[in-house]
Amino acid sequence: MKTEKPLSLYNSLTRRKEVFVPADPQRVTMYVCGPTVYNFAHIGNARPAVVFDVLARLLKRLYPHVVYARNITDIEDKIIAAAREQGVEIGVITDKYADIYRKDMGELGVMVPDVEPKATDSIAEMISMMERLIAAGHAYAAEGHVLFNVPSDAAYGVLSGRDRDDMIAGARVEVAPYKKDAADFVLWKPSTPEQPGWDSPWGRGRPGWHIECSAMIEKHLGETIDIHGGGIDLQFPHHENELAQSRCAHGGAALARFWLHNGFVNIEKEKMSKSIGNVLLVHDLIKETPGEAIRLALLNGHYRQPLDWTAEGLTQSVRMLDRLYGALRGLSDVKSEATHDAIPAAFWEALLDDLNTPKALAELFALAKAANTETDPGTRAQLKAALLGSGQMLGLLAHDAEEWFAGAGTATHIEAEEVEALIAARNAARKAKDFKEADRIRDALAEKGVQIEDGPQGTSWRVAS
RNA sequence: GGCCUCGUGGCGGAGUGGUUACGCGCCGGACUGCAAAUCCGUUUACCCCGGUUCGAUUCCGGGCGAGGCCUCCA
Repeated sequence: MKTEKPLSLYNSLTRRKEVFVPADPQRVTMYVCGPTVYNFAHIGNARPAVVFDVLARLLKRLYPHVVYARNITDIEDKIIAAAREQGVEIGVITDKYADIYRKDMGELGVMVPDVEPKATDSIAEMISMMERLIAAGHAYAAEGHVLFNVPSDAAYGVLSGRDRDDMIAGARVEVAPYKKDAADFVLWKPSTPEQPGWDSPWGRGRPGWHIECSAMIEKHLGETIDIHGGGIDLQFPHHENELAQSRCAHGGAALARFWLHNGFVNIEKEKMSKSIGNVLLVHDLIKETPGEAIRLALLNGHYRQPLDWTAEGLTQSVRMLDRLYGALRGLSDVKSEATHDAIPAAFWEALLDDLNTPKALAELFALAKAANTETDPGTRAQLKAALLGSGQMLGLLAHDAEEWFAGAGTATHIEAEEVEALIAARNAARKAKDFKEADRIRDALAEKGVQIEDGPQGTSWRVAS
Protein backbone atom coordinates (compact mmCIF):
# COMPACT_ATOMS: atom_id res chain seq x y z
CA MET A 1 0.00 0.00 0.00
CA LYS A 2 1.27 3.39 -0.94
CA THR A 3 0.13 5.19 2.16
CA GLU A 4 1.02 5.52 5.78
CA LYS A 5 -2.47 6.59 6.75
CA PRO A 6 -4.11 4.42 9.38
CA LEU A 7 -7.62 3.04 9.11
CA SER A 8 -10.11 5.22 10.94
CA LEU A 9 -13.67 4.21 11.55
CA TYR A 10 -16.61 6.02 13.03
CA ASN A 11 -17.40 4.25 16.28
CA SER A 12 -21.07 4.50 17.25
CA LEU A 13 -20.04 3.80 20.82
CA THR A 14 -17.99 6.98 21.17
CA ARG A 15 -19.75 8.90 18.38
CA ARG A 16 -16.56 9.87 16.68
CA LYS A 17 -14.04 8.69 14.17
CA GLU A 18 -11.23 6.74 15.76
CA VAL A 19 -8.05 5.15 14.51
CA PHE A 20 -8.66 1.43 14.30
CA VAL A 21 -6.08 -0.72 16.01
CA PRO A 22 -7.06 -4.36 16.44
CA ALA A 23 -6.65 -5.97 19.83
CA ASP A 24 -4.67 -8.73 18.16
CA PRO A 25 -3.28 -7.90 14.71
CA GLN A 26 -2.79 -11.61 14.13
CA ARG A 27 -6.49 -12.25 14.47
CA VAL A 28 -8.87 -9.43 13.61
CA THR A 29 -12.49 -10.20 14.36
CA MET A 30 -15.66 -8.74 12.87
CA TYR A 31 -19.27 -9.76 13.36
CA VAL A 32 -22.19 -8.45 11.35
CA CYS A 33 -25.85 -9.11 12.00
CA GLY A 34 -27.10 -11.15 9.08
CA PRO A 35 -30.56 -11.98 7.81
CA THR A 36 -33.55 -13.58 9.46
CA VAL A 37 -34.34 -16.15 6.83
CA TYR A 38 -38.09 -16.25 6.32
CA ASN A 39 -38.34 -14.20 3.13
CA PHE A 40 -36.36 -12.75 0.26
CA ALA A 41 -33.76 -10.16 1.12
CA HIS A 42 -34.67 -6.60 0.18
CA ILE A 43 -32.37 -3.81 -0.85
CA GLY A 44 -32.19 -2.60 2.75
CA ASN A 45 -30.84 -5.99 3.79
CA ALA A 46 -28.31 -5.81 0.98
CA ARG A 47 -26.72 -2.57 2.15
CA PRO A 48 -24.96 -3.93 5.27
CA ALA A 49 -23.96 -7.06 3.36
CA VAL A 50 -22.24 -4.96 0.70
CA VAL A 51 -20.81 -2.31 3.03
CA PHE A 52 -19.25 -4.77 5.43
CA ASP A 53 -18.06 -6.86 2.51
CA VAL A 54 -15.97 -3.86 1.48
CA LEU A 55 -14.71 -3.46 5.03
CA ALA A 56 -13.81 -7.15 5.17
CA ARG A 57 -11.88 -6.82 1.90
CA LEU A 58 -10.01 -3.83 3.30
CA LEU A 59 -9.24 -5.52 6.62
CA LYS A 60 -7.91 -8.54 4.77
CA ARG A 61 -5.51 -6.27 2.91
CA LEU A 62 -4.35 -4.72 6.15
CA TYR A 63 -4.06 -7.77 8.37
CA PRO A 64 -2.89 -11.29 7.74
CA HIS A 65 -5.76 -13.02 9.50
CA VAL A 66 -9.29 -11.67 9.63
CA VAL A 67 -12.26 -13.64 10.85
CA TYR A 68 -15.47 -12.19 9.48
CA ALA A 69 -18.67 -13.72 10.82
CA ARG A 70 -22.15 -12.98 9.58
CA ASN A 71 -24.91 -14.94 11.21
CA ILE A 72 -28.09 -16.49 9.95
CA THR A 73 -31.05 -16.07 12.26
CA ASP A 74 -33.00 -19.26 11.72
CA ILE A 75 -35.32 -19.28 14.71
CA GLU A 76 -37.70 -16.41 15.16
CA ASP A 77 -41.45 -15.91 15.41
CA LYS A 78 -41.86 -14.73 11.83
CA ILE A 79 -40.14 -17.91 10.68
CA ILE A 80 -42.47 -19.96 12.84
CA ALA A 81 -45.46 -18.15 11.39
CA ALA A 82 -44.25 -18.68 7.81
CA ALA A 83 -43.65 -22.38 8.47
CA ARG A 84 -47.08 -22.82 9.95
CA GLU A 85 -48.73 -21.07 7.04
CA GLN A 86 -46.99 -23.35 4.60
CA GLY A 87 -47.39 -26.41 6.76
CA VAL A 88 -43.69 -27.26 6.88
CA GLU A 89 -40.91 -27.47 9.43
CA ILE A 90 -39.05 -24.23 10.05
CA GLY A 91 -35.91 -25.80 8.59
CA VAL A 92 -37.58 -25.98 5.19
CA ILE A 93 -38.19 -22.25 5.29
CA THR A 94 -34.84 -21.28 6.70
CA ASP A 95 -32.78 -23.50 4.40
CA LYS A 96 -34.62 -22.19 1.38
CA TYR A 97 -34.22 -18.53 2.18
CA ALA A 98 -30.67 -18.85 3.46
CA ASP A 99 -29.75 -20.36 0.09
CA ILE A 100 -31.53 -17.60 -1.77
CA TYR A 101 -29.84 -15.00 0.40
CA ARG A 102 -26.40 -16.40 -0.37
CA LYS A 103 -27.12 -16.54 -4.08
CA ASP A 104 -28.60 -13.04 -4.20
CA MET A 105 -25.74 -11.52 -2.24
CA GLY A 106 -23.32 -13.41 -4.47
CA GLU A 107 -24.89 -11.61 -7.43
CA LEU A 108 -24.00 -8.38 -5.69
CA GLY A 109 -20.39 -9.48 -5.43
CA VAL A 110 -20.60 -10.14 -1.71
CA MET A 111 -17.98 -12.64 -0.62
CA VAL A 112 -18.97 -15.51 1.60
CA PRO A 113 -18.01 -14.61 5.19
CA ASP A 114 -15.43 -16.73 6.97
CA VAL A 115 -18.01 -17.98 9.44
CA GLU A 116 -21.74 -18.10 8.94
CA PRO A 117 -23.15 -19.30 12.25
CA LYS A 118 -26.78 -20.29 12.62
CA ALA A 119 -28.72 -19.52 15.77
CA THR A 120 -30.09 -23.03 16.07
CA ASP A 121 -26.56 -24.43 16.14
CA SER A 122 -25.77 -22.36 19.21
CA ILE A 123 -28.63 -23.14 21.60
CA ALA A 124 -26.31 -24.80 24.11
CA GLU A 125 -24.06 -21.74 24.14
CA MET A 126 -27.06 -19.50 24.69
CA ILE A 127 -28.24 -21.61 27.61
CA SER A 128 -24.78 -21.51 29.10
CA MET A 129 -24.67 -17.75 28.80
CA MET A 130 -28.09 -17.37 30.39
CA GLU A 131 -27.05 -19.58 33.29
CA ARG A 132 -24.03 -17.38 33.86
CA LEU A 133 -26.16 -14.26 33.69
CA ILE A 134 -28.58 -15.67 36.22
CA ALA A 135 -25.73 -16.71 38.52
CA ALA A 136 -24.29 -13.22 38.31
CA GLY A 137 -27.61 -11.66 39.21
CA HIS A 138 -28.17 -10.06 35.81
CA ALA A 139 -31.01 -12.33 34.70
CA TYR A 140 -33.86 -14.27 36.23
CA ALA A 141 -36.36 -16.94 35.31
CA ALA A 142 -40.08 -16.20 35.45
CA GLU A 143 -42.99 -18.22 34.09
CA GLY A 144 -40.85 -20.17 31.67
CA HIS A 145 -39.05 -17.05 30.49
CA VAL A 146 -35.57 -15.88 31.20
CA LEU A 147 -35.26 -12.14 31.38
CA PHE A 148 -32.34 -9.81 31.48
CA ASN A 149 -32.64 -7.43 34.39
CA VAL A 150 -31.73 -4.04 33.02
CA PRO A 151 -31.38 -2.21 36.37
CA SER A 152 -28.68 -4.74 37.33
CA ASP A 153 -26.45 -3.24 34.67
CA ALA A 154 -25.37 0.27 35.55
CA ALA A 155 -23.80 0.81 32.15
CA TYR A 156 -26.93 -0.10 30.20
CA GLY A 157 -27.63 2.43 27.48
CA VAL A 158 -24.08 3.39 26.54
CA LEU A 159 -24.46 2.47 22.91
CA SER A 160 -27.75 4.11 22.09
CA GLY A 161 -27.27 6.97 24.50
CA ARG A 162 -30.50 6.67 26.35
CA ASP A 163 -31.25 5.93 29.94
CA ARG A 164 -33.73 3.53 31.35
CA ASP A 165 -36.23 6.17 32.46
CA ASP A 166 -36.40 7.59 28.96
CA MET A 167 -37.15 4.22 27.58
CA ILE A 168 -39.92 3.52 29.99
CA ALA A 169 -41.41 6.94 29.43
CA GLY A 170 -41.44 6.23 25.71
CA ALA A 171 -42.62 2.66 25.95
CA ARG A 172 -45.71 1.97 23.94
CA VAL A 173 -46.09 -1.65 24.82
CA GLU A 174 -47.71 -2.94 27.95
CA VAL A 175 -45.32 -4.38 30.45
CA ALA A 176 -45.64 -8.11 30.92
CA PRO A 177 -46.56 -8.97 34.52
CA TYR A 178 -43.66 -11.35 35.04
CA LYS A 179 -41.09 -8.62 34.50
CA LYS A 180 -39.27 -7.29 37.52
CA ASP A 181 -38.61 -4.07 35.70
CA ALA A 182 -40.38 -2.52 32.77
CA ALA A 183 -37.14 -2.30 30.83
CA ASP A 184 -36.25 -5.98 31.20
CA PHE A 185 -36.05 -7.96 27.99
CA VAL A 186 -36.51 -11.58 27.09
CA LEU A 187 -33.58 -13.94 26.65
CA TRP A 188 -35.61 -17.12 26.46
CA LYS A 189 -39.30 -17.72 26.06
CA PRO A 190 -41.47 -20.81 26.42
CA SER A 191 -42.76 -22.66 23.37
CA THR A 192 -46.13 -24.31 23.07
CA PRO A 193 -46.06 -27.98 21.98
CA GLU A 194 -46.72 -26.94 18.36
CA GLN A 195 -43.94 -24.39 18.34
CA PRO A 196 -40.35 -25.36 17.77
CA GLY A 197 -38.42 -25.48 21.01
CA TRP A 198 -35.42 -26.82 22.84
CA ASP A 199 -35.16 -28.27 26.30
CA SER A 200 -33.63 -25.94 28.82
CA PRO A 201 -33.33 -25.60 32.59
CA TRP A 202 -36.43 -23.38 32.35
CA GLY A 203 -38.50 -25.77 30.31
CA ARG A 204 -38.97 -26.23 26.61
CA GLY A 205 -38.58 -22.95 24.82
CA ARG A 206 -36.72 -20.88 22.29
CA PRO A 207 -34.31 -17.99 22.37
CA GLY A 208 -35.20 -14.37 22.31
CA TRP A 209 -33.64 -12.30 19.62
CA HIS A 210 -30.60 -10.73 21.23
CA ILE A 211 -29.05 -13.66 23.02
CA GLU A 212 -28.21 -15.53 19.82
CA CYS A 213 -25.73 -12.95 18.60
CA SER A 214 -24.04 -12.76 22.00
CA ALA A 215 -23.70 -16.53 22.14
CA MET A 216 -22.47 -16.89 18.56
CA ILE A 217 -19.89 -14.16 18.98
CA GLU A 218 -18.59 -15.78 22.13
CA LYS A 219 -18.51 -19.18 20.45
CA HIS A 220 -16.88 -18.22 17.17
CA LEU A 221 -14.93 -15.05 17.79
CA GLY A 222 -14.32 -14.61 21.50
CA GLU A 223 -15.36 -12.39 24.37
CA THR A 224 -14.28 -9.09 22.87
CA ILE A 225 -14.30 -8.58 19.13
CA ASP A 226 -12.78 -5.77 17.15
CA ILE A 227 -15.76 -4.72 15.08
CA HIS A 228 -19.47 -5.27 15.35
CA GLY A 229 -21.56 -4.09 12.43
CA GLY A 230 -25.15 -3.86 11.35
CA GLY A 231 -27.90 -1.53 10.26
CA ILE A 232 -28.58 1.63 12.24
CA ASP A 233 -32.04 0.30 13.07
CA LEU A 234 -30.39 -2.41 15.12
CA GLN A 235 -28.52 -0.01 17.35
CA PHE A 236 -31.43 -0.04 19.72
CA PRO A 237 -32.62 -2.28 21.15
CA HIS A 238 -30.80 -5.15 19.53
CA HIS A 239 -27.19 -4.07 19.85
CA GLU A 240 -27.70 -2.35 23.17
CA ASN A 241 -29.10 -5.55 24.60
CA GLU A 242 -26.48 -7.72 22.97
CA LEU A 243 -23.79 -5.51 24.41
CA ALA A 244 -25.28 -5.57 27.91
CA GLN A 245 -25.71 -9.35 27.97
CA SER A 246 -22.23 -10.09 26.77
CA ARG A 247 -20.55 -7.61 29.04
CA CYS A 248 -22.43 -8.87 32.06
CA ALA A 249 -21.68 -12.48 31.14
CA HIS A 250 -18.02 -11.71 30.72
CA GLY A 251 -17.33 -9.88 33.93
CA GLY A 252 -17.34 -6.48 32.30
CA ALA A 253 -15.29 -7.23 29.20
CA ALA A 254 -16.53 -5.17 26.26
CA LEU A 255 -18.36 -7.06 23.52
CA ALA A 256 -16.94 -5.00 20.70
CA ARG A 257 -14.35 -2.29 20.53
CA PHE A 258 -15.86 -0.67 17.46
CA TRP A 259 -19.55 -0.53 16.64
CA LEU A 260 -20.37 0.38 13.06
CA HIS A 261 -23.82 1.14 11.75
CA ASN A 262 -24.88 1.65 8.18
CA GLY A 263 -27.68 4.06 7.29
CA PHE A 264 -31.14 3.18 6.14
CA VAL A 265 -32.32 2.73 2.59
CA ASN A 266 -35.36 4.70 1.50
CA ILE A 267 -37.22 4.08 -1.71
CA GLU A 268 -37.96 7.07 -3.91
CA LYS A 269 -37.89 9.37 -0.85
CA GLU A 270 -40.19 7.14 1.16
CA LYS A 271 -39.51 4.69 3.90
CA MET A 272 -39.53 1.17 2.60
CA SER A 273 -42.39 -0.70 4.18
CA LYS A 274 -44.81 -3.45 3.49
CA SER A 275 -47.76 -1.16 4.02
CA ILE A 276 -46.57 1.29 1.37
CA GLY A 277 -45.84 -1.71 -0.82
CA ASN A 278 -42.48 -0.42 -1.96
CA VAL A 279 -40.26 -3.19 -0.68
CA LEU A 280 -37.66 -3.89 -3.36
CA LEU A 281 -36.32 -7.41 -3.32
CA VAL A 282 -32.79 -8.05 -4.48
CA HIS A 283 -34.12 -11.21 -6.05
CA ASP A 284 -36.32 -9.15 -8.36
CA LEU A 285 -33.83 -6.37 -9.05
CA ILE A 286 -31.16 -8.75 -10.31
CA LYS A 287 -33.56 -10.11 -12.91
CA GLU A 288 -33.28 -6.91 -14.89
CA THR A 289 -30.18 -5.12 -13.67
CA PRO A 290 -26.63 -6.36 -13.30
CA GLY A 291 -25.90 -7.06 -9.65
CA GLU A 292 -22.75 -5.02 -10.05
CA ALA A 293 -24.81 -1.90 -10.78
CA ILE A 294 -26.88 -2.54 -7.67
CA ARG A 295 -23.68 -2.87 -5.67
CA LEU A 296 -22.31 0.35 -7.13
CA ALA A 297 -25.54 2.17 -6.32
CA LEU A 298 -25.11 1.06 -2.71
CA LEU A 299 -21.49 2.19 -2.60
CA ASN A 300 -22.06 5.49 -4.34
CA GLY A 301 -23.11 7.01 -1.02
CA HIS A 302 -21.23 6.95 2.25
CA TYR A 303 -22.31 3.97 4.33
CA ARG A 304 -23.44 6.03 7.31
CA GLN A 305 -25.66 8.31 5.27
CA PRO A 306 -29.23 7.44 4.48
CA LEU A 307 -29.49 6.17 0.93
CA ASP A 308 -32.40 7.07 -1.28
CA TRP A 309 -32.90 4.25 -3.74
CA THR A 310 -34.32 5.41 -7.05
CA ALA A 311 -34.78 3.92 -10.48
CA GLU A 312 -32.82 6.83 -11.89
CA GLY A 313 -29.99 6.24 -9.48
CA LEU A 314 -29.75 2.67 -10.63
CA THR A 315 -29.62 3.81 -14.25
CA GLN A 316 -26.84 6.21 -13.35
CA SER A 317 -24.94 3.35 -11.77
CA VAL A 318 -25.17 1.35 -14.97
CA ARG A 319 -23.80 4.35 -16.88
CA MET A 320 -20.96 4.73 -14.41
CA LEU A 321 -20.01 1.13 -14.99
CA ASP A 322 -20.24 1.72 -18.73
CA ARG A 323 -17.59 4.36 -18.34
CA LEU A 324 -15.32 2.24 -16.18
CA TYR A 325 -15.66 -0.81 -18.37
CA GLY A 326 -15.22 1.46 -21.39
CA ALA A 327 -11.83 2.43 -20.08
CA LEU A 328 -10.97 -1.23 -19.51
CA ARG A 329 -12.12 -2.13 -22.99
CA GLY A 330 -9.78 0.55 -24.29
CA LEU A 331 -6.99 -1.22 -22.41
CA SER A 332 -7.78 -4.62 -23.86
CA ASP A 333 -4.50 -4.61 -25.78
CA VAL A 334 -2.37 -4.52 -22.62
CA LYS A 335 -2.02 -7.48 -20.34
CA SER A 336 -2.43 -6.70 -16.65
CA GLU A 337 -3.83 -8.42 -13.63
CA ALA A 338 -5.36 -6.66 -10.66
CA THR A 339 -2.45 -5.39 -8.60
CA HIS A 340 -2.79 -3.76 -5.23
CA ASP A 341 0.63 -2.16 -5.45
CA ALA A 342 -0.57 -0.18 -8.45
CA ILE A 343 -3.50 1.35 -6.57
CA PRO A 344 -2.94 5.07 -6.01
CA ALA A 345 -2.57 6.41 -2.50
CA ALA A 346 -5.65 8.59 -2.85
CA PHE A 347 -7.79 5.52 -3.36
CA TRP A 348 -6.45 3.80 -0.27
CA GLU A 349 -6.76 6.94 1.77
CA ALA A 350 -10.39 7.31 0.79
CA LEU A 351 -11.21 3.81 1.97
CA LEU A 352 -9.08 4.14 5.07
CA ASP A 353 -11.00 7.26 6.00
CA ASP A 354 -14.07 5.56 7.41
CA LEU A 355 -14.78 3.71 4.18
CA ASN A 356 -15.33 6.76 2.00
CA THR A 357 -16.48 4.79 -1.00
CA PRO A 358 -17.78 7.83 -2.95
CA LYS A 359 -14.31 9.34 -2.74
CA ALA A 360 -12.74 6.03 -3.66
CA LEU A 361 -15.02 5.85 -6.69
CA ALA A 362 -13.91 9.32 -7.72
CA GLU A 363 -10.35 7.99 -7.72
CA LEU A 364 -11.49 5.08 -9.82
CA PHE A 365 -12.86 7.53 -12.36
CA ALA A 366 -9.62 9.46 -12.29
CA LEU A 367 -7.87 6.24 -13.29
CA ALA A 368 -10.38 5.69 -16.07
CA LYS A 369 -9.78 9.16 -17.42
CA ALA A 370 -6.04 8.69 -17.29
CA ALA A 371 -6.41 5.37 -19.08
CA ASN A 372 -8.48 6.98 -21.83
CA THR A 373 -5.78 9.54 -22.59
CA GLU A 374 -2.53 7.72 -21.83
CA THR A 375 -0.51 6.39 -24.76
CA ASP A 376 2.59 4.97 -23.11
CA PRO A 377 2.24 1.17 -23.02
CA GLY A 378 3.97 0.76 -19.67
CA THR A 379 1.82 3.39 -18.02
CA ARG A 380 -1.30 1.94 -19.59
CA ALA A 381 -0.44 -1.45 -18.15
CA GLN A 382 -0.01 0.15 -14.74
CA LEU A 383 -3.34 1.94 -15.07
CA LYS A 384 -5.09 -1.25 -15.98
CA ALA A 385 -3.59 -3.00 -12.97
CA ALA A 386 -4.64 -0.10 -10.76
CA LEU A 387 -8.15 0.00 -12.19
CA LEU A 388 -8.64 -3.71 -11.69
CA GLY A 389 -7.00 -3.68 -8.27
CA SER A 390 -9.05 -0.74 -7.03
CA GLY A 391 -12.17 -2.27 -8.47
CA GLN A 392 -11.41 -5.48 -6.64
CA MET A 393 -11.22 -3.66 -3.31
CA LEU A 394 -14.74 -2.41 -3.93
CA GLY A 395 -15.89 -5.70 -5.41
CA LEU A 396 -16.35 -4.10 -8.82
CA LEU A 397 -14.97 -4.55 -12.34
CA ALA A 398 -14.61 -8.28 -11.98
CA HIS A 399 -16.28 -8.95 -15.32
CA ASP A 400 -14.55 -8.99 -18.64
CA ALA A 401 -15.25 -5.66 -20.35
CA GLU A 402 -16.60 -7.37 -23.46
CA GLU A 403 -18.93 -9.43 -21.31
CA TRP A 404 -20.19 -6.28 -19.64
CA PHE A 405 -21.01 -4.61 -22.92
CA ALA A 406 -22.53 -7.79 -24.23
CA GLY A 407 -25.10 -7.36 -21.50
CA ALA A 408 -23.83 -9.50 -18.65
CA GLY A 409 -26.39 -9.58 -15.91
CA THR A 410 -29.17 -8.06 -17.95
CA ALA A 411 -32.25 -9.74 -19.27
CA THR A 412 -31.20 -9.02 -22.85
CA HIS A 413 -29.92 -11.96 -24.86
CA ILE A 414 -27.90 -11.14 -27.93
CA GLU A 415 -26.41 -13.63 -30.36
CA ALA A 416 -22.82 -12.49 -30.59
CA GLU A 417 -22.16 -14.38 -33.83
CA GLU A 418 -25.10 -12.77 -35.55
CA VAL A 419 -23.98 -9.36 -34.40
CA GLU A 420 -20.45 -9.95 -35.61
CA ALA A 421 -21.77 -11.04 -39.01
CA LEU A 422 -23.86 -7.90 -39.37
CA ILE A 423 -20.94 -5.73 -38.31
CA ALA A 424 -18.76 -7.39 -40.95
CA ALA A 425 -21.44 -6.75 -43.58
CA ARG A 426 -21.73 -3.15 -42.49
CA ASN A 427 -17.99 -2.59 -42.62
CA ALA A 428 -17.91 -4.06 -46.10
CA ALA A 429 -20.59 -1.58 -47.11
CA ARG A 430 -18.65 1.25 -45.48
CA LYS A 431 -15.54 0.26 -47.36
CA ALA A 432 -17.54 0.40 -50.56
CA LYS A 433 -18.81 3.85 -49.49
CA ASP A 434 -22.33 2.46 -49.48
CA PHE A 435 -23.27 4.44 -46.39
CA LYS A 436 -26.95 3.95 -46.98
CA GLU A 437 -26.55 0.20 -46.60
CA ALA A 438 -24.14 0.68 -43.69
CA ASP A 439 -26.66 2.83 -41.86
CA ARG A 440 -29.44 0.37 -42.62
CA ILE A 441 -27.46 -2.39 -40.95
CA ARG A 442 -26.66 -0.16 -38.01
CA ASP A 443 -30.34 0.63 -37.60
CA ALA A 444 -31.15 -3.05 -37.80
CA LEU A 445 -28.66 -3.73 -35.02
CA ALA A 446 -30.13 -0.91 -32.98
CA GLU A 447 -33.50 -2.63 -33.36
CA LYS A 448 -31.96 -5.63 -31.65
CA GLY A 449 -30.66 -3.39 -28.90
CA VAL A 450 -27.09 -3.36 -30.13
CA GLN A 451 -25.10 -0.12 -30.19
CA ILE A 452 -22.17 0.12 -32.62
CA GLU A 453 -18.90 1.87 -31.88
CA ASP A 454 -16.35 2.37 -34.65
CA GLY A 455 -12.85 2.70 -33.33
CA PRO A 456 -9.35 2.78 -34.76
CA GLN A 457 -8.97 -0.93 -33.99
CA GLY A 458 -12.23 -1.81 -35.65
CA THR A 459 -15.87 -1.88 -34.67
CA SER A 460 -17.06 -2.90 -31.24
CA TRP A 461 -20.58 -3.23 -29.94
CA ARG A 462 -22.57 -3.15 -26.77
CA VAL A 463 -26.04 -3.81 -25.52
CA ALA A 464 -27.82 -0.49 -25.61
CA SER A 465 -29.35 0.58 -22.33
C1' G B 1 -42.22 14.26 24.39
C1' G B 2 -36.89 11.96 24.65
C1' C B 3 -32.46 10.59 21.87
C1' C B 4 -30.02 11.02 17.08
C1' U B 5 -28.98 11.99 11.99
C1' C B 6 -29.27 15.06 7.78
C1' G B 7 -30.41 19.65 4.40
C1' U B 8 -24.59 20.86 -1.48
C1' G B 9 -25.58 22.60 -8.63
C1' G B 10 -31.08 19.37 -13.33
C1' C B 11 -30.00 14.41 -10.59
C1' G B 12 -26.77 11.20 -7.41
C1' G B 13 -23.01 12.39 -4.03
C1' A B 14 -17.89 13.65 -1.47
C1' G B 15 -15.28 17.43 0.88
C1' U B 16 -13.28 21.91 2.84
C1' G B 17 -12.37 28.16 7.13
C1' G B 18 -9.96 31.28 1.50
C1' U B 19 -8.05 26.46 -4.04
C1' U B 20 -11.82 21.86 -10.08
C1' A B 21 -14.59 16.72 -5.97
C1' C B 22 -16.35 12.82 -8.82
C1' G B 23 -20.26 10.56 -11.71
C1' C B 24 -24.93 10.97 -14.57
C1' G B 25 -27.55 14.62 -17.58
C1' C B 26 -27.59 19.22 -20.66
C1' C B 27 -24.97 22.46 -24.10
C1' G B 28 -20.67 23.77 -27.42
C1' G B 29 -16.17 22.01 -29.93
C1' A B 30 -12.68 18.07 -31.77
C1' C B 31 -12.77 13.22 -33.90
C1' U B 32 -16.28 10.35 -37.34
C1' G B 33 -19.00 9.36 -44.13
C1' C B 34 -22.95 10.06 -40.21
C1' A B 35 -23.23 8.22 -35.38
C1' A B 36 -21.46 5.95 -30.90
C1' A B 37 -17.31 5.85 -27.69
C1' U B 38 -13.34 9.12 -26.38
C1' C B 39 -11.11 13.89 -25.64
C1' C B 40 -11.46 19.38 -24.74
C1' G B 41 -14.59 23.16 -22.87
C1' U B 42 -19.13 25.40 -20.75
C1' U B 43 -23.18 25.30 -17.50
C1' U B 44 -26.05 25.47 -12.74
C1' A B 45 -24.05 24.66 -5.35
C1' C B 46 -23.55 24.79 -0.69
C1' C B 47 -32.02 25.70 3.32
C1' C B 48 -32.98 30.63 6.19
C1' C B 49 -31.40 34.24 10.07
C1' G B 50 -27.82 35.81 13.48
C1' G B 51 -22.69 35.25 15.71
C1' U B 52 -17.22 34.23 15.64
C1' U B 53 -13.51 35.51 11.72
C1' C B 54 -9.69 39.49 7.45
C1' G B 55 -12.84 35.70 5.19
C1' A B 56 -17.91 30.42 6.29
C1' U B 57 -20.97 26.07 2.35
C1' U B 58 -17.43 24.51 6.21
C1' C B 59 -17.25 26.58 13.37
C1' C B 60 -21.27 28.36 17.19
C1' G B 61 -26.57 29.70 18.27
C1' G B 62 -31.59 29.99 16.59
C1' G B 63 -35.29 28.86 12.84
C1' C B 64 -37.50 26.02 9.02
C1' G B 65 -37.56 21.30 6.53
C1' A B 66 -36.64 15.83 5.86
C1' G B 67 -35.65 11.20 8.17
C1' G B 68 -34.49 7.37 11.98
C1' C B 69 -34.89 4.97 16.90
C1' C B 70 -37.76 5.10 21.56
C1' U B 71 -37.94 -2.92 24.07
C1' C B 72 -39.43 -8.70 23.53
C1' C B 73 -39.45 -7.73 16.13
C1' A B 74 -43.01 -4.42 12.10
